[in-house]
Amino acid sequence: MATLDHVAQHAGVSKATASRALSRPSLVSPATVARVLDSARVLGFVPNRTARALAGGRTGLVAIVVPTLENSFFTPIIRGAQEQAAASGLHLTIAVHGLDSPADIAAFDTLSRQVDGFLIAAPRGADEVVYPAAAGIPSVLIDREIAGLPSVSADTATAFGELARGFIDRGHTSIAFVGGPDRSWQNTQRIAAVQAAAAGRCTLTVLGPYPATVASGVTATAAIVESGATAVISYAAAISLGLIFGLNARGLAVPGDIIVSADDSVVAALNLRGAPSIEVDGEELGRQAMHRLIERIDAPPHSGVLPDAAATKLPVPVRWSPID
Amino acid sequence: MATLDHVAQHAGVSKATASRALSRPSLVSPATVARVLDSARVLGFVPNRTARALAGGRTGLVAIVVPTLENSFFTPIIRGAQEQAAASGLHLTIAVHGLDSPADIAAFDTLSRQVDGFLIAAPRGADEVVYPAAAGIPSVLIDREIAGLPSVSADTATAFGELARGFIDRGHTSIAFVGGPDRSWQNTQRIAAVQAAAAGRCTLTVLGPYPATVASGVTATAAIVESGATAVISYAAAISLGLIFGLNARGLAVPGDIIVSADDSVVAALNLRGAPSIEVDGEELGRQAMHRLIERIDAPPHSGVLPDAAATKLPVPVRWSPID
DNA sequence: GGTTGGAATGAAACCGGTTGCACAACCGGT
DNA sequence: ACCGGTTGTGCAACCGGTTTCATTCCAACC
Repeated sequence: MATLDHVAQHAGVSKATASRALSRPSLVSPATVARVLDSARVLGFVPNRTARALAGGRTGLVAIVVPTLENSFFTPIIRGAQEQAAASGLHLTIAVHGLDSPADIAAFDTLSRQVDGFLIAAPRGADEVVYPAAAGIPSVLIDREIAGLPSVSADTATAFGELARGFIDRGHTSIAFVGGPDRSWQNTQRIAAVQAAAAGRCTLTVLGPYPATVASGVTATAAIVESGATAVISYAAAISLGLIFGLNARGLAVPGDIIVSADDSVVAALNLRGAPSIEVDGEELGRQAMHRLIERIDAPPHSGVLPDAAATKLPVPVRWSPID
Repeated sequence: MATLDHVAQHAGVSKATASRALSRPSLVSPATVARVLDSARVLGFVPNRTARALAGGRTGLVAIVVPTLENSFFTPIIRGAQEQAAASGLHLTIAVHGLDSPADIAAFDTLSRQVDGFLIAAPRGADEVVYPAAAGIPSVLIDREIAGLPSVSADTATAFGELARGFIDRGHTSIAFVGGPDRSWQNTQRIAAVQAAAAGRCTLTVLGPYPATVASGVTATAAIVESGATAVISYAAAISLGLIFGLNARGLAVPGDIIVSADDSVVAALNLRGAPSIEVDGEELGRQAMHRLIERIDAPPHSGVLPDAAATKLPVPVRWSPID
């Protein structure tokens, strides 16, 4: 296995020069750079990341914390983040936990010694827990906002408000909202948005909390029917799926007898003409978050540039016309 | 940040002794070990993994290659593998690709310099591609067998054969199999098993290939109905979901008018009494595979112990009675 | 009582890069 | 011809551990 020493020797320069030629070519004369690069190629040199990490203080590893892999909401985010990380030569490792228990925090702390930064999708962790964790190492929050920390979120709340208003405008007088985990930040935002839209104009039944599974959608069906709602807003793709199945099983046509909003993917998959859909671009979320994280990591410490605790919001389009 | 030097100084021993006390206590007197451990605790010492990796030749990182995160088949596997890796103090990174294109192989090779081993779930890659890759670094195949390489697979083929026989025994004379990706190893096995069970006893319609999505289940519905099959075997949970929805949409009750086999999770979620289900324990798959991998990694090189290219098969139970 | 062998420990090399500092060569300006 | 200032390069220290080898000490053995 070729090392930097071999390359340097082959190129007839010192190890230091070889190193610079490879990692900061501007410091070395063009001719020398060419020679070193050539030797590296000939010898099949691949820099040892571990050594580089030890010397350079960077591990080349970033982590993303997600509460679960089972929820299809997170997988595109991971894909986008990984793609963006790879573009910068970084590896992405995935830690699966909610950052909301002492054990989770311990895992986070341990991992934080071994990565350059974190992407944190922790909808359930309390602010007081997430903040200190994220503040101690370059981090970007995903789909969650905490004052003083950078974040990238999908503006689902606005989309949900729009859905509610749309339903009302179309004559519905009783709508139901199937809510997610109790302490989820996004869930709180969404409920607020839907409530604001409904206030004084229509009956709103808020159901939940339900985990984001097909099974809970099926379970929720009973409560929906009982509520008398004619339009349903659900917070997760899997739940919509379960709802639709459950309603069908009771002989109710969707969206004929009762309208269920769903993710774009579900509407497209089931070919649900007439159901409104929302579309969260998870990949873009992941990419942008990773981009922000890399900026933070690369920023010289105390550079006094921008603290960049901005909360980016990605628009979430709502589609009312059927998909063709 | 406390380093080994600090600990050694605090404990009044040399760095070498401190290192040994922490990583191989049997080489040091019990009294000294206690003193070092105490100092480490007092100083809040956390060993630097990077340095340890550089000196020890191990990165403490293992990777799992999966073709996609969207298919719910892989997520429990990842969870199990990660759990098992964590138990050995290893980190798991996830590489998402099929190991079936030049770019994928390049990614694999690059990553292989930075991890201690691979878990490979590459159903589609050709033997001639996967073999050399896996042979060059400690690896364990998941849900795929190649002669000469260790593997852990779910014995889905047997379960599928059993399903086919069960349907036939129950009087079905025309069954359909909804197949997965064309070149998938498991798919080939499953088709063979189903065909063997059906041979001469019943009409078998093999459909596909279909990607493992709800949408393709819906799409497949037309072909199912056309085939006249009264029982359907589908290879993925998402497809079953789509099938059931699609059949319902056409006014066919499941499992009343037509029986669809599905994963345990789907049957449970939709409360499908009377439909047979199979249950793949993905977590166990991941755990066992990781266990095997760690054994390989820890085995001294050329130890001449067991080459251990065994192909482990995990049983996949088939359930015919409804779930209560 | 002198020799032998094992246990406990320390000094220093080593893993493979990065980087601060010193130095030489070369630049245009006066 | 002399000088301050780049530019290009090499030496050696350094990152934080692990491991080889030598050394010391002491109990056991002939």
